[in-house]
Amino acid sequence: MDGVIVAGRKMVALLETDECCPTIGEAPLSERDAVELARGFAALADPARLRVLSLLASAEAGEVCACDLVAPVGRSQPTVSHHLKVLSEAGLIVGDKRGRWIWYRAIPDRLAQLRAALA
Amino acid sequence: MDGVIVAGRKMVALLETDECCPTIGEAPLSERDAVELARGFAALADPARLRVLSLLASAEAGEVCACDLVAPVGRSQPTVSHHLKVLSEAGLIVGDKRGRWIWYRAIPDRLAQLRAALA
DNA sequence: CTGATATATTCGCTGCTGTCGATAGATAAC
DNA sequence: GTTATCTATCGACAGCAGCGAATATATCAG
Repeated sequence: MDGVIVAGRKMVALLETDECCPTIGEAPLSERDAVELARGFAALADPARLRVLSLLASAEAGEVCACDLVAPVGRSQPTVSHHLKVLSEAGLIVGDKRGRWIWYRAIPDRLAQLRAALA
Repeated sequence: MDGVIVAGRKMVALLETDECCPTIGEAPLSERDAVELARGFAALADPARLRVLSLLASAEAGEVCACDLVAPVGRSQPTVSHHLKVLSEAGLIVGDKRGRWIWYRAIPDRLAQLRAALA
C-alpha cells in the first residue's frame, strides 16, 4: 500500500477497499495472495470439515459442544478433533473451553472474506 | 424434489430455492452435499488454479488463450494444462478450441454457486 | 511431406492429508 | 484419593496431489 503521486501529493486512495481482501475477478492474483486464499479454501475442501462448519453455522445457540459433533459428522473422535484444529488454524472457527467441554462457534467474518474473494 | 401434498394438490414449492444449492448456514450438510461442495472448494484450494481462474475472470475479453497462461502462472506447460483440466472438471472453466489454440473462460454460475454455499 | 507450434498425456517422484487406534492430559463426579 | 468423561496428541498407514521431463497428438505454415 504505497499510494500514487498525483499533482505533487501522495494519494493513499481512501476508497481502496480492495486492498484488504483480494478478489478473483478484479485483477490477476499475485502468487502471495493466491497462496493465502488457497489456504482458506483448502480448509473448506473436505466433507468432514464442511459438515462441522455447517453444524456450527446453523446452530441455534450459535455454538456447539465438541462432544456433540462426533456422531453427526460420522468420524472418529480423534479425526473430528483434527478437523476442528484445521478449521481453527484457518480462522474459520474458535473454541471456548468451559469445564470439561469445549464449545465451538463459526467466525462469520472469515467466511465472508472467502466468499467475497469469489466475486 | 418430490413436493408435498397440500389440500389435495401437489405443491412443488416455487420458492424452494435452497433445493438447488445447499448452504452452510441454513442446515447441517448431509454427507452427500458436503462431498459435492468439498469437490468444488478443492478445485479452488491451489494457488496455481486460483491464479489461472483469476486471469480468466479478470480478462477484458472474457477469455484467454492457454498459451498466455503459462508465463503469468509461473508453472510449466504440463502443470498449467493439468490445472486447466482440474478446473474444467470442476465446472469452473470451459475451453473453446480454435485452430491450434484453446481459449478458456470462467463460468460465473459455478463460481456464484460455491460463493452462495458460504452464506 | 516437413517442420514448427500448441496442448495433452504419461510417468515417476515427493510431500501432504484423512483416517483411526492407542494413549495422554484435563476436568469433574464420587 | 479413584473413576469416568472429554479432548488432544502420537504413530502409522493408504491414498492423493502438485510438479516437471519426456513424449504424444493435433494443427498449421511452407
